[in-house]
Amino acid sequence: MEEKKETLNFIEQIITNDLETGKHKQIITRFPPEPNGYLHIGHAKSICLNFGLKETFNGKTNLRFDDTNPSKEEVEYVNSIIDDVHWLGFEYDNLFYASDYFQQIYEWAVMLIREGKAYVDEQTPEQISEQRTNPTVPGIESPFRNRSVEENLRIFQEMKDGKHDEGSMVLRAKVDMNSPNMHMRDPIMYRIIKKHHDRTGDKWCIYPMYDYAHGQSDYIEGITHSICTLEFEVHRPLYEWFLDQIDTTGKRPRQIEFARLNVSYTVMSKRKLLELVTNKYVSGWDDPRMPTISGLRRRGYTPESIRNFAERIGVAKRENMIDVGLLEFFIREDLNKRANRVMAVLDPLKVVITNYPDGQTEQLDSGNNPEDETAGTRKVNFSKEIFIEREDFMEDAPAKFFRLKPGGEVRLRNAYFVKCNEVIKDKNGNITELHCTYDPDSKGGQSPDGRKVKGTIHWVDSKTCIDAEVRLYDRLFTKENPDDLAENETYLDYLNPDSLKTITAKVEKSLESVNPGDKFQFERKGYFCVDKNSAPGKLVFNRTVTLKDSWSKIATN
RNA sequence: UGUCCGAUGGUGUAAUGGUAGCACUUGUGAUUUUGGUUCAUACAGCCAAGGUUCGAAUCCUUGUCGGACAACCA
Repeated sequence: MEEKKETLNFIEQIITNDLETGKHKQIITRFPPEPNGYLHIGHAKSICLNFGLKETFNGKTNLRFDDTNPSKEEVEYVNSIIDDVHWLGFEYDNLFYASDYFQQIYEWAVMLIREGKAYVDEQTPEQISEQRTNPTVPGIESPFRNRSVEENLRIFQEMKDGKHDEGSMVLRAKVDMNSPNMHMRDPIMYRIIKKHHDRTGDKWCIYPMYDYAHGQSDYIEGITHSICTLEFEVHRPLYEWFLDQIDTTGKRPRQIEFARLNVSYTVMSKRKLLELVTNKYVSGWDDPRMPTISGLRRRGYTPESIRNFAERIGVAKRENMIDVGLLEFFIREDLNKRANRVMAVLDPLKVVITNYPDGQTEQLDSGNNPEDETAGTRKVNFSKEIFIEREDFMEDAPAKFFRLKPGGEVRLRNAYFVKCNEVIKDKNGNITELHCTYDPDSKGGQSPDGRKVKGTIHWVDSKTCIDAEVRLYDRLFTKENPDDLAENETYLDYLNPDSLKTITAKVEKSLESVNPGDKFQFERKGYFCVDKNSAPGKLVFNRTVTLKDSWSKIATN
């Protein structure tokens, strides 16, 4: 099960060492989302890391919701997060909530008060902030810092009993107001929040802060390696300080930080993603343009492609910006192997095959996937009138244009050679249809006389094809890094107005009974996925990604 | 001008004192009933300066550049 990789990332090296020296017999990691939004591709990196460690080292991984702030968190998010983790293909060993530990965490807080290491501060947030000053000068001690243990105990009890208002007081740890690390300047441990909590109901009206609750939760669960992103690096001394207060076993978690994922042409902060959703810039958290896991899923991404992506980008401590093209590479790689090919014309141009018998329809054999023989074949209807892609015909074509042109011959995929004889236009000069002749001997796409035809184009039979709504997605932002802004700018200034184009395409009849989530390659156009709102008679396809297109490079030169 | 962290081709990521490799991207060519796939091939990198060493991407020093930190968010 343990596949040997040639190289280990720095976290794997730490773990390998911990196992070899006997510091740990088995590792336990955790993925600790706050249920205040949907998971995105950056979380997928973290999930793949934490659960990947479990698989590599035969350890365990808990899913733990960091539900310490009922004013921001919702059950909908809990459910979506569980779904996303499963969809990615991971199984957690335990499902926990930080709220499971509220009683224990509270008792430890009381213990700290008794030891003179915590106190109730009745100042305003502004006063507390001012006294912390800034990192270059020492802080100022709160006037409440040295009140008696008895008084602290009494008032903290009153806070717990709901006798004080939100914002009127907090419990602070007595650490070091002179520390150059701002997080050590008597951090807040508890604040009053009089909100219903989804799991503990109205039992509590004081809630622990992240810095206090997180490490203690890790400790309770026996987490060996607590992996988080770089911005928590400055918190580590405080994480250790809180652990110092309760650690009697000597076995404590070690916090390790890595660089979060950034992907070009998108944003990754939950705050911004929430804003996109609530202000309706997108249709929801699972809008296929969103970098959320549910958005990528609806877009047509597979769990394997995302896991391969996460594996390839690696884990390190330096800031990074991954080209969205790398993500696209992995979904193309995956879908190339598994998506069946079908024909769909996105921008139809009518073609009449003048020498084909009126009223005749024949069924031609078409391979489903040249990369996978077991995918088999299907029958595709062909008749006198078909549609081809408008861009596959050019009246004044350059020499390198291999597709259809006046007097030129082209192969219809899986069908016949056709030659264009006549271009029909309306009074405005727009091409409305083409008249072609076909070579009956070229059935299947090869001529017995051995003559070569360079171009092959896709088509659909006009009589039996069906209309389908097709949503062409593009990147959500026009700027590589929408967070890199000049003054007076907002990331919303760089929303791509063309990130979604909805068209009606003509698709082959075999697609009439597809199901949501089914994935296809529309030959020569890209990979498409059946949307969750698709229904028989009203098909909806989402474009996952285009095929690589070396012609467009030639054409634009 | 506080503390902490980081710096390897265009983008990511390896090397753990001993030949700077891999993937993506890009260029060229071959194959091809998808201008797809596949195959071959090429371009391109150690932030800078000192020091230690037979030997430095790696260790040390200094500098430069980038990032994080001053919510009763996580």
